[in-house]
Amino acid sequence: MHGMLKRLFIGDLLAREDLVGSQVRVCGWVHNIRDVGRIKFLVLRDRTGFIQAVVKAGEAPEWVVEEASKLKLESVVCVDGVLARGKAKEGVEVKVKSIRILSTPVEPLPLEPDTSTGSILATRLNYRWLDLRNPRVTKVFLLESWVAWQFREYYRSQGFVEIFTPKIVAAGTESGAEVFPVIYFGREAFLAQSPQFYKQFAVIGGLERVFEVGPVFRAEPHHTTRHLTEYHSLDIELGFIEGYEDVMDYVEGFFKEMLGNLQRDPQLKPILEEFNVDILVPKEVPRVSIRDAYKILEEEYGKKIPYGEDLDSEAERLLGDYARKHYDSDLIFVTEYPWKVRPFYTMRKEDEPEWTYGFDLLYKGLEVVTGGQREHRYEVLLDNLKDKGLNPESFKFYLDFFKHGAPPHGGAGMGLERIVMQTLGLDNIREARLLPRDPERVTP
RNA sequence: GCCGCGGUAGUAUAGCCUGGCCUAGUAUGCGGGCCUGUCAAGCCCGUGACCCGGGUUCAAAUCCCGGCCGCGGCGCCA
Repeated sequence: MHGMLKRLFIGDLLAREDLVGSQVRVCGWVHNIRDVGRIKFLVLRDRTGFIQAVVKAGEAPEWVVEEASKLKLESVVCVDGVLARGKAKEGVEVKVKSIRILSTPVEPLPLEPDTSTGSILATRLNYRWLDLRNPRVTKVFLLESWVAWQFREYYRSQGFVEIFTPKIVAAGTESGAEVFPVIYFGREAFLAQSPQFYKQFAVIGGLERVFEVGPVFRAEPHHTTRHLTEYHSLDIELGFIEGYEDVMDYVEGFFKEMLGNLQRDPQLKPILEEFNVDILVPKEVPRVSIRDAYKILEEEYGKKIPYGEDLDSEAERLLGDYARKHYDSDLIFVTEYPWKVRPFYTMRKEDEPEWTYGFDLLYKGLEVVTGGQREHRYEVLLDNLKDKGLNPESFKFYLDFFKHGAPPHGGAGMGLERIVMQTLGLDNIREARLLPRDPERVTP
């Protein structure tokens, strides 16, 4: 091998007209082999694209021809050669002068990356390292990475500070969702079902505006296409708010920024094209109180939700449809959820204590964000706990945060995988997670 | 947690309802062969499967029961 040559991503190579005629090095997986006798066409693939490499008997060295004949699908190789214009799809191809096989499959492929998405999801997940090589699947995770990056960028630009809170916690916390117990040096502890208490802690502690990107764990045995037992939560919390509208403004700000960039950025175009989606950036995200939502559902769709009850998933889908029709928006806030369906730390409406300053954001009819203003007054918090039938003793560590000066604050939690799923129109959230965990699956 | 649907070569499927013609078909992969410009390469040969256990029957991939596994809906949630 020529030690001086530097490996370039295929995508970068294809963008470089000036490299035609010069020596290049391409490394990647053997995506396809078309052996036409004395010419072998190798389609090499890396994260960024495909390129055809040509091994022609008589032109390439004898040993290269021999090595090339040992290649299998998904062998890992580096080839050196001259980048030349050719009849290949990409317009250029590599005339191979030297080849190095770095790895060869030791058994037949259980899944071919090219066609993996035609297999059932369970099989794909069992062999996720092969499935992930399917460019369509790769694109899901390129987008997921990008969304998380956008989240960080946006909130940093708004004066938020990134925090890192414990995932091993003492109390089962907040909303009554089931938690996973862990044995912590002989004591019982739990995997965090949300960073809720600790992001409030950080605001009260004086960081004022914080965000976190981290895993959360739910021991709920859901069998649906939109639940995982482990997922990534994008959390924000901010102090000195006038009302929960401030929180919604920041959530709305992020979605508009993110969707706007997604629509504009030419680098992301291949992802949108692959999944055939158009991005709709709303001028304004509608905000309807849940009591108005009851009316809308009944009057426009004949769907009856008992007054004061939570929305079911059908209701959420219908509201998504409503937002699209009447507001030209894929997003819609539902506000003022009933106190009975919200966790104890939610602030109740001053004038109507059976309703709260809590909201959800629906994205294409699926709940992707939950947020609201939190109760920051110690005594009220105590009353609210009792009202929920909870024992203040078990929340002492949390209540103590509020004893020494806590500003009015609020925040929100967003499901990263759900955002990606809804953006690309995936039909199962497991597709939006590299290695999903559900009630039946803990491997690979 | 409750309720439905399903399990055939490595992968994806046909066959199952209406049991026998199934020595289980097809595509792709895999192994071998031919081919000097392929690009879903092509052609020839080969390889390989009825989830497990029990039952009904002259006869079970096919019907029945149990188990295991998978998928989905609901509740709930991000």
